[in-house]
Amino acid sequence: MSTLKRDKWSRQYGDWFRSVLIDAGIMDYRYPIKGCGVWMPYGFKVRKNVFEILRDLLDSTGHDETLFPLLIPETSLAKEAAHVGSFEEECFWVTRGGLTPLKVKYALRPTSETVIAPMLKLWIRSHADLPIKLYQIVSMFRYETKATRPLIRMREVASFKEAHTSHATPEDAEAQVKEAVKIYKKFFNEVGVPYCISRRPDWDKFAGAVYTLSFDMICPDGRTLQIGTVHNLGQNFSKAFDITYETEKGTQEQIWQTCYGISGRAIAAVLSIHGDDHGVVLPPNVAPIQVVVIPIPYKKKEKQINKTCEGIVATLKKAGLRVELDQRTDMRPGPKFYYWELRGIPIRIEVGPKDVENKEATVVRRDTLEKQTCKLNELGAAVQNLIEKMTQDMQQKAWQWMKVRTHRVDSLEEARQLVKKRAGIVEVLWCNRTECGHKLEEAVEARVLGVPVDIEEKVKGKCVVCERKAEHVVRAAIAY
RNA sequence: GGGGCUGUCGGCUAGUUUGGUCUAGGCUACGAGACUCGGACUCUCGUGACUCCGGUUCAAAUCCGGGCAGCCCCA
Repeated sequence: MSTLKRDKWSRQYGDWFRSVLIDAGIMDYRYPIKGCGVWMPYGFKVRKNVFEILRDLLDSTGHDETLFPLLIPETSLAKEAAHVGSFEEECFWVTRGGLTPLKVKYALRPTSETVIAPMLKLWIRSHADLPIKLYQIVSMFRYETKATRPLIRMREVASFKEAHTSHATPEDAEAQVKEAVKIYKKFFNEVGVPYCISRRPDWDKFAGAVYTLSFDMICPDGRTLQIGTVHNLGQNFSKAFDITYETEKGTQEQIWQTCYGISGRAIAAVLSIHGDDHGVVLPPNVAPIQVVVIPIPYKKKEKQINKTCEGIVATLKKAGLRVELDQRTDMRPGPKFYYWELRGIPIRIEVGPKDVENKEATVVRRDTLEKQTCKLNELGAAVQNLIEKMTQDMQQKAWQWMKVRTHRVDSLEEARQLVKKRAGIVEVLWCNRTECGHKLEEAVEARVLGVPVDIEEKVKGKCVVCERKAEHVVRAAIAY
């Protein structure tokens, strides 16, 4: 039996990720423009399944899916000062129509607050129109100057789910932030991705937000990856765009807004966190194929073997599973095993002459590569059980991974050593002053992720930088 | 933002230092066939590449400049 190895996976994560993406047919990053990649058929199916989970969660919580334009006139983008300040340098600009220079140039959306705002101004009249909870799944564009990398830092972020909500009161907006966090937690739980949630420091919040909450996970190489963000926008955009509504008392007030987004990075997270040296391991709920049946042909017994395989496929399909029968004759069983393992198919069923004789099948789970035999008449139930067990085990294993790489320490030196070893996230006590935040980043040679919002604890002690009374725990790590 | 490295069949690479029998070799993949089939079988035949533009030279995969693309390190 093969042993489960995570050697390359952890030690050469970058190489592992790049090659797995293309070898497993997920994304081809060789498109001749920097930072652009192609979702290949198999990858697209994974993407579809992942986003379908998110879509269901949003649809069932009163969000409506929409589609807004890709182009933003510079005049819109420029309305919110902090926003334009942050984004104008990293926009792609459309400056010509044909050969005619445009009087007002257009940005390809780097995010859609300023696309949606002018429409909200038209749509919102009274308190009865609120709340409005919209979302869309689109591409967004950023002229990244740093090193781009597939799925993780793209110039065309070819999968971006962004939600935008409008509310009558700050309390409602605040409640919406909580709902968004709850939705995202559910989402990441469903795909087995562990996370921590932090309130980003002010110097690193979304341009135009009052504050930003962020989901981060730890990659196989110990760096963190931001996989989701939730922003409370307050009235920053409604003031800039003058989006008002009539209150019950008849006065005009500006609306309160939130926005929150999850991108293709979430898929990078799913692929990365469960993987091993054989390739990716997909949680059963997002796997395009959940069970692959592989006949082990043997001379003169092909007929029986194939018949058994077909029976198994029929049974499992009836049970609602996504099943594939791999009857290719130009490939031997061994290579087929590697082929499907690379692609992360959760369960493989082998049927050989011995199995047929014993009215059994050999069942192998992808996450541990453990083999077991199972009576044919019990196969349906066994596979269902195994899928449930795998889902749980994968989630648990991933969370365990995250947990042992989150370190609470008392000194800058310890933190620095851990970060240097790429040991994951460090947590230290902090006085909450920006000055100390920057000093922390410098001393530890890491980025401040922010203050935990997913754990409650009373902080007792001193800031690791200035030794004043600490107000918060703060997280830091090397981030992608 | 700064620095370094790299670009040869679909993938991995030999060849580049010292320009010339390179008509660019191998492995893998792919296509046709045979034989097999419980973890990458074996054999036969075939397809397939010097990143682009310019320069130096009798002669460029090889040297020089630039573009594009990729990777790594530092901020």
